[in-house]
Amino acid sequence: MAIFSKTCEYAIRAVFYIALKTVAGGRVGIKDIATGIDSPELYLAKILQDLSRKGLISSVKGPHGGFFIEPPSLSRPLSDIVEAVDGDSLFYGCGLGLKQCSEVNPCPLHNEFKDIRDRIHKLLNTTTIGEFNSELIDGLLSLKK
Amino acid sequence: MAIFSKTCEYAIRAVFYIALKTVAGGRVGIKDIATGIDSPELYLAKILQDLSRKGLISSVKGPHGGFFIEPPSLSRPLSDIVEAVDGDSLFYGCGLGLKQCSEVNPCPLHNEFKDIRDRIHKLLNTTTIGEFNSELIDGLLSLKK
DNA sequence: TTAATAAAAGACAAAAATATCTTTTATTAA
DNA sequence: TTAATAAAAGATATTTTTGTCTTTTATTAA
Repeated sequence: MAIFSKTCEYAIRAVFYIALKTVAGGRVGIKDIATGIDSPELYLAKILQDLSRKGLISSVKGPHGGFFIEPPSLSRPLSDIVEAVDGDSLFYGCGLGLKQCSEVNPCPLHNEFKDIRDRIHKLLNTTTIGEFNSELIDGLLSLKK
Repeated sequence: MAIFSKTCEYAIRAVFYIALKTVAGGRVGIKDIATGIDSPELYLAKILQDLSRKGLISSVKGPHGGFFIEPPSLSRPLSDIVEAVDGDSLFYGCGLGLKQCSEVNPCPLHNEFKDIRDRIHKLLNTTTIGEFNSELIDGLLSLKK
């Protein structure tokens, strides 16, 4: 098992890619994104439609259309993407899948996992969509393969 | 998304339950386990067959048969269960799903996730199958709902 | 205003995960 | 040695996730 669903992995990588490509104010097409992050084009299209509906990214149809990100959204945290796609069970769910797990009715791993979940949550809350742009431009970071 | 697959959640809870029920040297039937951890009986049977084949737990057929855990296995780490069921991608895989992600070709979250994965790995490596037995007996910990 | 472009939307398909059903095998006790 | 018990094994079913195909809608430029 991975931390995120495949859908969420594609979503995060795609948003990074769109951010990177639109710092100059441009728009980027679905083919370009799918190639840029090595994902199935039509599946990614569905994912981006969803993120677009939820306001995380923007799009325009027609010639010279495509996806882009509004400047303010560059400072939104990655947790917004994760919550939109995978929900918040990664941050709040019980590690052993118990619905009623809590401080007063803990599973054996409750405290240990609380710590880990908090760490993941904090990481995704303090990391923004736009913060890797310059490193991505410089080719120091990878979004594919 | 949860940290573990549903299968793995059932597996860990079941192993805890079997450990708990066999400290006295007894054996525990699949119905008992499924009820005790609130899981689908026949699906759990499949999971336990697998864990049994892999030597994590033991079983005997026939009257008074059932599942049990050899005393030495009580000190095995939880990571053995997780690896048997979910593989090791939780410990070593890239957070964004990139096959080639590494120190020299990192994804944007490489270092942050390395830290988190290491923490999860360490937690599961240092936590043993039998270490919650007394708390489980005392009813301080929950394995169901 | 028409043709071309590109995303949106809806339907469908394949694969993987989860769950169930049936038959077989091993063990025990009478 | 027979009947009862309980797990193993194999087949099948359902649900969820992932992926694809087709049609529609919005936008642009000529």
